[in-house]
Amino acid sequence: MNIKEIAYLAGVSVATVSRVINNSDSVKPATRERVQKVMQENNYIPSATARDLSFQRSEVVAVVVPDLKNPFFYGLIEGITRVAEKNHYQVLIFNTNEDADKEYQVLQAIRERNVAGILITAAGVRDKRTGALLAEYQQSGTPVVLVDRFIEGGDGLDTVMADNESGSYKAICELIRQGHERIAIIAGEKTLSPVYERELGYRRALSENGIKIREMYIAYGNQMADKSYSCMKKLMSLSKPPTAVFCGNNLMSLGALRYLIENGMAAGEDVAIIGFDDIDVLNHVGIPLSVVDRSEKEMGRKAMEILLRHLKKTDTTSTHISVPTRLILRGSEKARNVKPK
Amino acid sequence: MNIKEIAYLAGVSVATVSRVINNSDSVKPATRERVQKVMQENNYIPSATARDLSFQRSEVVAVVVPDLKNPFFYGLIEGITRVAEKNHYQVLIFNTNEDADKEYQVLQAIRERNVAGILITAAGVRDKRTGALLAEYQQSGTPVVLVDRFIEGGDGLDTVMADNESGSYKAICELIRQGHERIAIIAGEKTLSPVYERELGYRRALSENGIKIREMYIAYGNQMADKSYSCMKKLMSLSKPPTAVFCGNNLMSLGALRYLIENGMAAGEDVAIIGFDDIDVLNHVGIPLSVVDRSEKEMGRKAMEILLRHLKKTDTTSTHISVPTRLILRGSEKARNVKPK
DNA sequence: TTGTATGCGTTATCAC
DNA sequence: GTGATAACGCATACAA
Repeated sequence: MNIKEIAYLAGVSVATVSRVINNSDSVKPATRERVQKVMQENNYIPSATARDLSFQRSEVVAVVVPDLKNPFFYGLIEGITRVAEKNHYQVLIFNTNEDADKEYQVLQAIRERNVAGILITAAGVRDKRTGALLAEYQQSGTPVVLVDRFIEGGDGLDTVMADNESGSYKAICELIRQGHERIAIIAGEKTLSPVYERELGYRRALSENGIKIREMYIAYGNQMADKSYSCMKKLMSLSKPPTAVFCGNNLMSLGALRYLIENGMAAGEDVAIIGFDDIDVLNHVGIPLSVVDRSEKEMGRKAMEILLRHLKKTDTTSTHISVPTRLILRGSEKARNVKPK
Repeated sequence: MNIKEIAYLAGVSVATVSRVINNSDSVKPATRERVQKVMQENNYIPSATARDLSFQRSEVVAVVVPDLKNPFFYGLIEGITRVAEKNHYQVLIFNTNEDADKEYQVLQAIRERNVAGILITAAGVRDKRTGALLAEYQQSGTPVVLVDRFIEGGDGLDTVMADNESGSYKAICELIRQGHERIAIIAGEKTLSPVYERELGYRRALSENGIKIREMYIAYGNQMADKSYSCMKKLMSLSKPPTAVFCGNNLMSLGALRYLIENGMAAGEDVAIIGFDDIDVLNHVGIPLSVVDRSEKEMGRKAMEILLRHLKKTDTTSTHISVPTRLILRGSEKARNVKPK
């Protein structure tokens, strides 16, 4: 059942049917109703494929994330999806597993399909190809929004980021207030902007409070729990181990917690821990992890809204949104042997 | 840049270019290379939209799930995605939030786009419209695979389910072995097949072991943590509260655990708990929850594989796969005041 | 082995 | 207001 048959049955031309479908232009109410009735009766579904081909643009947005296992990205996707479906957009999801090569392939594959826009938390933040490709998309009229991570060569692109530096800063200041001086950070992959910014906040907080920054207290992992576990191990094996550890993201907090537990220690007792991004499950089971929280759903919503703004009117100005963070204290910022000032 | 321009530049016809793209038929190696070179040089990307329109089928599969927040479903999606991308399929994801109406709308919307197939964990398992629509898809050549849940009117459809009854049975038998007799179950929404099957396993285990089934020990929730929390509260407020509780899914386990913790009780100490579906986070933080585990990734992989089989050769026979479960004991199946037989 | 011509289901530009 | 008809970019039956 296609537009032609409907036209025939309704005794009008395809052009008129098309007008009815897109309730555009002026169609005499009588004919409009007649056409609609025929469409109803025949359970007619217009072909999005044909529409896309003719229109040269689809109502599908591509979402590219580096790690579907990380709940942060699920929250993000939920925010995106919520706004997308309200505006009749569908969401094509791609997982790159933090692999820049795979990401490049994905971005190539997306090209074939005529997506309306791209929302991406990039893996290959320093991959020239990725940056070039995204810029190309943007220039050819397919808007790109960078979410959570900046990318080299992505200067003209819109961004939705968290206020990482300040979030991290707040966390470290709290640790200092709790009396900690030997404060470590388990950061992630250095090249990622959130990682870098969180480290900046860490450094600023220490500096402003007159605490010497010791490089041995800065450990670099890779956004995953396992590597964070190793980092924690290394930190706690120092001759003067830290009394407080700030973890770069949710999964990394878990890795650190795991090390503590396996070694008979407790967060908030033996060592202070503050994480970045909340871990919902822990709240159900009474593990009081203090965290820097940000609203990933909000980030997703904002990102999709920016995209829509570009799609509706060709708004060429690029917008940069920073989503605030807030420190949630639940007790793990303390340690038994450290007294608040 | 389209196929026509490439044809012109390579000095051949569009048909030849098309043949090269789909490396089909016989094309003289020389011309093939020439065409490929031109495509390379011009950075040509074929239009999937046009291909889909001509071919009357796309390489996109729709995945419909009821709750993206539930880690089970993202495990499932990961399994699906993994197989999909290996076969050059892309994945369109829809979240229905357990809302049958929304699900129906989603399924309607999918119709417009020419998806190759549908993988669905249905929300409206008793909604005639849903069943009818899915059957219609199947008949019109768009294969449908039911994952995790049966659906009314979906008899001819392929299925990938877990062995719920047996998983549940094993869990309850273990509780009985641990000496429990007052064993409760927090089930979910009654109409869902996994819920029903898990209850069946529960009943069978009790019966076979000569333990009387008491309806007051059977609580019905709704797959979510909050409702499970209420169920737990009700159960523990009975004059003879259960000494062991079997929870219907991962989120429901969390709700139950939360009740215990808020009331100063511990799983495996004051009350025995066994959950259905593992909760990875708990393993990081040393909370030993015993669970019936199943591989959601495996379920996703199988589901996508079945779909592919249908797409490759029009294999009309419907297949039904049952993924095994296994009981993982970590200690929470015990209770201080209950001694193993 | 290669080319021509038609169809896929819409939208859009003209006319009328 | 409405109707032909040419795109849109590709696949393919049929010719050559």
